[in-house]
Amino acid sequence: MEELVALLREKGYKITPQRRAVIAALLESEKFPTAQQVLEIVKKTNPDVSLDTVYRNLGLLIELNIVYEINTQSSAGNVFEIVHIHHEHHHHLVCLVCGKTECIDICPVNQDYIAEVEKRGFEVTGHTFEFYGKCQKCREAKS
Amino acid sequence: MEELVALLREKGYKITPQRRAVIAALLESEKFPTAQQVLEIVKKTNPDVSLDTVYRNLGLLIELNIVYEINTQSSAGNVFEIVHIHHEHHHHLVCLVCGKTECIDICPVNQDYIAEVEKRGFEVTGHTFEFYGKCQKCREAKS
DNA sequence: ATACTATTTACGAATATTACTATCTAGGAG
DNA sequence: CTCCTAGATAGTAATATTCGTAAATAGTAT
Repeated sequence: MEELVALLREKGYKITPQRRAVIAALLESEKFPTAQQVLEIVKKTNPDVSLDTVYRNLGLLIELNIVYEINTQSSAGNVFEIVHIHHEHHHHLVCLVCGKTECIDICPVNQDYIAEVEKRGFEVTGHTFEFYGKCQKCREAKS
Repeated sequence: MEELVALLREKGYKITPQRRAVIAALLESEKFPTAQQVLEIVKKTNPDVSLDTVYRNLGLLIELNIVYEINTQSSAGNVFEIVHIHHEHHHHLVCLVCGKTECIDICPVNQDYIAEVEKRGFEVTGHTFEFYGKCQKCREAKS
């Protein structure tokens, strides 16, 4: 936590209680939370925080590659994962039936890809990669 | 066009004028359109079509891997690309400044990935992959 | 500790996207 | 051609997400 705060401060961003609370919520959440769920956790300690603030802070953290947004293709909304400094960069399997997301410890992006893209004058700052389908549990539960 | 209609019919989906119009709009659009833009094109021939219908049809086409939804991370909304049968499956570079999307003729998903994922009991039906960053034009236009 | 300024916030309003439901229609059966 | 039914549509209402703005505040300089 303090590592992240230091990083933000270093980049010139202000450390507000709301911002700390959003980060804390992401750190303490067991499942990947939606923006709404982040807000609920945040409200336990900071009852007046608005959803807007949650989204704004998530957006900032995403820009800084501190948070990864997982597009769930579900109406319940996207979920967010904080990138722990001691974790490998990775991606996810999203079940379109139950909405659960599992991690997979692989990333397809290597230097060849980056080189290919930058050869075209494009500056890469991030990427998304997700598999969609049906998880084991939902496959077994076929009617 | 008729190929796609035949495919849909084969799978048991009904061919409505609205559905044809959505497909036609995607085929005739030069840029990747947003849902709103698809609706505008559709309305030229079918003025009473609702946005809801556009989204529903796009959703169906996405499920069938006939259309690819590009998450633009922009408030203007996502854009949609119809997968021409004679095109390689590919992905995109999305400029976060101007919102333009360029195609790149590479896809990182190979049999090894699929095998790794299915080993875990997950059935893959699709995937997304996008690079985000800044396009050449926007890099040159730095202030 | 006080004043200053750029960020940040809360709130309300604007879009994007999805869901619900009564009605309608494409495609098949007779 | 007419009837029938599952799937599709239009319209409205519900969420998810973003934006605009005036007021509040973190961090810096005094």
